[in-house]
Formats: sequence, C-alpha cells, structure tokens
Amino acid sequence: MTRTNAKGAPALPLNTILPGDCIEVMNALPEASVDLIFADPPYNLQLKGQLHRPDNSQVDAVDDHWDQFDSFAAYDQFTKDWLKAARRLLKPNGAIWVIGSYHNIFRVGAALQNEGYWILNDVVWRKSNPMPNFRGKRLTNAHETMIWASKSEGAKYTFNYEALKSLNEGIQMRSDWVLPICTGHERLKDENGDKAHPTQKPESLLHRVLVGSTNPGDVVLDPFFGTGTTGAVAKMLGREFIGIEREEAYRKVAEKRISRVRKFDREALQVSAGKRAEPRVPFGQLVERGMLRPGEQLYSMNNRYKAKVRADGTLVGGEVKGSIHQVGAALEGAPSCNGWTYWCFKRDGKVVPIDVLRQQIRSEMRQN
Amino acid sequence: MTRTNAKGAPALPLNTILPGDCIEVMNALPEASVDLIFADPPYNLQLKGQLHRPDNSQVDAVDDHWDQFDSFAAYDQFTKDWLKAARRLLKPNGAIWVIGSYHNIFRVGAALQNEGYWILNDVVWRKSNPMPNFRGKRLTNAHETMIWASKSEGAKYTFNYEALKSLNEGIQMRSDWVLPICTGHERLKDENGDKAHPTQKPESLLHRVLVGSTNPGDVVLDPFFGTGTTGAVAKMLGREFIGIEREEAYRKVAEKRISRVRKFDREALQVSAGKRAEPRVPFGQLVERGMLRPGEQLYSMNNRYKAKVRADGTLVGGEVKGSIHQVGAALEGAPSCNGWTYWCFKRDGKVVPIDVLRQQIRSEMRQN
DNA sequence: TACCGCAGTGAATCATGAG
DNA sequence: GCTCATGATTCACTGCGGT
Repeated sequence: MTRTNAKGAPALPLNTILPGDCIEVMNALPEASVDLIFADPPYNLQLKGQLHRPDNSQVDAVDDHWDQFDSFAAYDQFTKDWLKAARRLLKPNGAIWVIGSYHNIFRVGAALQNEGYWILNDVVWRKSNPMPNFRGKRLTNAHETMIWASKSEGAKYTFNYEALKSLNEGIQMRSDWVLPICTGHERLKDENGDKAHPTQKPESLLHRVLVGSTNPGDVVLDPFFGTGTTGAVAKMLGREFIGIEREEAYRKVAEKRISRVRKFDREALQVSAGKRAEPRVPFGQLVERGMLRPGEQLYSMNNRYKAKVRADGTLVGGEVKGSIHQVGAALEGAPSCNGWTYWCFKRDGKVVPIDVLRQQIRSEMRQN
Repeated sequence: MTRTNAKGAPALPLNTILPGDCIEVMNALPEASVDLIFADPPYNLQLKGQLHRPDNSQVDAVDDHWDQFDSFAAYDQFTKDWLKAARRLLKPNGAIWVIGSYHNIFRVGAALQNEGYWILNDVVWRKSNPMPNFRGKRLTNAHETMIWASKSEGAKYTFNYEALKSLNEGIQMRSDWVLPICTGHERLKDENGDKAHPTQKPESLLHRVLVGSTNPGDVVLDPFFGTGTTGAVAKMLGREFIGIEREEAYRKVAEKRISRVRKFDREALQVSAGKRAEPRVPFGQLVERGMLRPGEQLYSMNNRYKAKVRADGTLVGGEVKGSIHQVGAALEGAPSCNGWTYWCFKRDGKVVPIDVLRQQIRSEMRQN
C-alpha cells in the first residue's frame, strides 16, 4: 500500500519494511509526511567497531580514556544525524518517542533538545520483572527511559488524554508506566529456539504509546524496526507503519509476525474523546431557541450570585455585563470561569445547570 | 570540626556551610578529599506564563533567579564547570549523585560522561503524591531522575548492598524508588509561613542515598546545599558534611535545622513498614497486555448483558460507554457495580470472570 | 476523642479557534 | 501574523475547624 501526498510528492511506502541504513532511507522519503516516530536506537556500547568518527575514520577498539571520548563523539554524531533525518520527515505537528537506558539516553535527550525538538515528558518504563543484578554491585536495573518530544516548541501534538485516563482506571496517566518485559509467547524465537532479537519491546508498551499519541490512520515510522513490535501494534490499532531495518534476519521475522496480526474492530478502536472534541454551542442559541427566556434569572453554582439573561445572549449581573464566562469570572474575582458549568436556571422548582441545555443541542446535532 | 589529610593539605571545613559560588569554593578545597557528592543543581525550567488549577488558584512556580539561564549553551558551560570542580574534590573511589528532571538531566548526564565519570545507575524517584497535570495536555510529571556515578571507570565505589536490601524488605533494591514528596512538618517554612525553599528534597531520599553509598565517618559534599537536607541526614547517619550555598536566607534556615538534628534520631524513628494494600490494577492493563483483545465480548455474570472491549480499556454495551464499573451499573440500573466480579470472558468455551486476570497480574507483581 | 468536610498545595517547559 | 473570547482542567495528602 502506498499513498501520494497533496503536493504529488513521492509516494509513501506504507506498511512495508525498508531495508538499509536508516539515515539514508529516511533522507529518501518525502519530508513532513509522518505523524509519529518511535525509535529504539542501538546503545553506545553495542556500536563499538561499527562507528565512524565525524571524519569517517574508523573508531579503534576502546581501551583508554581518549578512545572512550572518541566513542562518545561518534555516537553523538550518529545520534544527531538520525534525529535530523527523522525531524525532516515529521509533519509540523508530529512527535517522536525514543527509548534508551543510562548508557545512551542522556546523549539522545541532549541531542533532541539541540536539534530543536521540544520535550513533552520523559517516561519511565518500570519493569515488573527485571533481570536481577547478580553480582550485588549495583542497584537492579529495573527501568528504561523514554522521551516524548514534539517537532518544535508550540506544536500541536496529538495527546489522547481521556483515552490514557481510561486505561488508568479514570486517573490521569503518570510518567511512570509499570509493564512487564517481553516474555512467553510474545517473545519471538529463531529457528534454533533462541530469542530472535536481544531487546524486543513488549507490545503493551507500544499499545500505550500509540493509543496516547496517535489517531487511527496516522503514519508511524520506526527507523530501528528490529522484529517489528511497532508495526505489529500499529496494525492492530489501525495505524499505518513504515519500518526501516538493516538486518535481513530481523526483517524476515518481522514480516512473518506482522502478517499474522489482525486489526481490531473499528468500534474497538474508538477511544474516549475529551470535551474538546465536542462542537461549540454559542450560549445565544439557547435564547434563540427559547430554551431560556430573555429576562430569566440565572443562579451561580454556589448560589451567591444572580444574573439576568438578555435577548442577545449576554448576561447582566449587578454592575457587570457580558458573556456567561465574563460575568461569572468578574463576580467571582477569578481569572477565568466556565459559564456553562457555573450558571443554573430554575424549572419546576428545581435548579438545573445550563450545561444540560447545551448537551441537549449537541445530542440533536449528532442525530443529523 | 576540621580534619587534616594524610599529606598535610589544607584542613577540610567539616560540618559547616560555606557561603559563595560553588565552583570557586570547590576549587579552594583540597583535592581528593571527599567521599561522596550529592548535587541538586538548578533545573533550568523554562516557564512561560502563569498556571492556574481548575479551582482557579494559582500554582506557585519555581521562578527564582538562580534557576534562570540564557541558553542551553550557558547551562552546559555551567554544568561542565561545576562537574569538573566536583570531580577534582572526589577521592579516587568517591562517587557522585545528581538529581534533575527532563529539563536538565540529559545535559547533566552527557556532561558527566564527557568529564570522565562512570555511570553506575540511573535511579528514578517515583513520587507517590506528585502535582497533577492541570490542563490535561501531558502525562503527570510523576518522577525525577538521579544519576549515580563513580569518579572513573573501574573505581571501587562504596555500595552497601545488604543495607539497601534490608531497607527493601529483603529484596534487592531496584533502580526505581517510590517516596513521597517533602510536605507536612518536614517542609521548612520561613517567618511568613511560606515554604523556605521551593524545591526541598525529602529526607527519605537522602537517607537511602547515604545508607547505600557511604559509610559512617565519610565526608559528603553538597554544592547546592539549599536548606540542608543532605547535611541533616548526614548528621543523623553519622556522616560528615560540607555544604556550599550562595543564598544567605537558605544558609540560615539550614544552620538552624541541622543544629536541631541529633545523630541516630532516625534509628529510633524506624518503624516496621505497614502491611501493603493490594495494588490497584487498571482494567486497561488487561487490554494493553493482550490478556483481552479490543473488540472482544464480555458477558455479565447473570448472562443478561454483553459488552465490547475498546482499545482504551473502556466498554461499549448497547448505548452505554465507560469503565467496566460504569457500564455494569448502567445496564443493571444500579447505583454502582464492581466490574471486576460482574464481567466475564470466554476462553475455550468456558466462561471466566475477568477478576482472574487481575489476580494473575497481582501475583506477577508480588514476585518482584 | 473521633470523625468529617473543606481549604490548601507541590521543580510545570500545561489552549485554541475565530476573525 | 495578531488579538480576543471561549471554556477545559487535578491527585494525594496535610491541617484545621466544626460536630
């Protein structure tokens, strides 16, 4: 499946795994075409011998302080390069997630900031079943760190607040996520029965990332695709994916894995939406429609203030005139006020919030 | 109290708070004289406007002059300078702890590595009672990150493995620590009754750091002393401290605080930990972890109603959407409903209550 | 005394669409 | 680009005063 964007730019190779070096492959894709990037880059230590210095000379084996510094410099260059290529691919309101451990995450985080990304949260994946520290020389390494960042400061990134709140039993989702590591049937094995990839991430982690920061139909890119957890979960959740992976063995495992995944029901993909998604209803419409009469009294929630409805949908309360929000804020001496939940009217002796009338109009709108 | 080291170098001003800029003060102290450094440097928060809670009260933000930097470059230079001065002071087998948030910790971590420190662990302080995200635009910022590093690779740092294991009910201490923020009587107030310092750290945090990585009699330096949590806990635990603090107001509060501390107070206060309540398991976690599939049917205990699972851990049953509890209550016309015991799923033709899955997760959690 | 409700608060990069 | 009006948004815990 491919797609051409509005400008007729090169088509996007959706739901495929592209072979090759991720920086070169990303640079060949059309800019501003991707909604989310999830990246699990290699650690510093694993790159020894594969890395090149900024001047392209080979990095020697690391056995003293200066080589250590060279290794850091090379890793920084590599990080900067792929983050730059990734940022070019992101739509203006796109975002990125990067996961790492203390070996590399500090360098990655600093590079993200240097490249102009804007950090939204750092998220700790707290492993419920980590590998213990056998030698008792350090603390059990029981977590990894993810960084969530928008393409730039002020961007309107996607955040499904209500959906994550639902996932967390009605309480705001925190920056520390307790999830088990990938084991059992989920852990992919090669033909010898060994684990197919050393750092396969659990699908539960990607589930939370994708539910929280993408919408169905969004394009999700993973430049270090590995065995394709990002692709598998994206497919389940009705998102499009693009994977990039250098190693053929991983690509093959991932292809097979993803082909077996079934997408969830359309209805199951619907997620709790916040009130921000609801259409705006001007207060004046309640008056126009006769739900409230001009001259009718409104009462504040705390019953301390009264105000009178005027024919143009404004209120008069004491000395103050203006919208339901302005009058409420002025009377309470508050910086702002949600008039919809602040004001009530009386019907048959009962006090009813005016928001009930707004809900009525909205439900009529939905039936059209 | 002062002490002269073996080489007859200048005496160390033990158990005092030195005024002035921490870099200059550190450079005037004798090299290789300190066992541990705990540093809580400025975080370089970049706050824009004011933030109000939903009840319209205003959040008292950290906008102090000492936290202002002109640019990342300026912050990096500052970080490099104080880390270099600190490293000179450390004994060869000394170590450092630095605490920060996503605003600064990545830059600090990278600078630590660049200066030749060797990271031993990153440790997450998971706050049991963090400030929520009031606008629903991000995840609750519920943790801070500490980096624990030795002076150099291969150094024989102090690690009291058994002591920390005891603190953790006989289980190996992990890299994530759940501790409450500093409130109540422990939180120091000024003469107006306002908080004396905007970012006072809890003593429980320092207790764990010092028990784990120092021995009695060790010298602990804190270059950003603030109101002296490091000094207070060091004194309780029989460690020597050196504080450096620029602001006179903080120094005065710290002096008074520490003068009241008596060694071993802590021991007397050590009470056996209360029994743990059963951990809360959000229903959404069953979905994330693939124990239930989005789109899957659930059946009510009495087999009268069905509902479908959604990707965010909510249910749809007929016209009703919401949590397992809400949908159950609505369908039964009851004021409330325990969804865990009300809903069942089918596996291999058998009907199983979803509570079985919750028990499964809890038993995994207990095996940590 | 015990219990209950209300007010206060904590390292925060915390809005968005119409005109 | 800009300004302005609309209106969405919180968890855990402490301390105090009233019953």
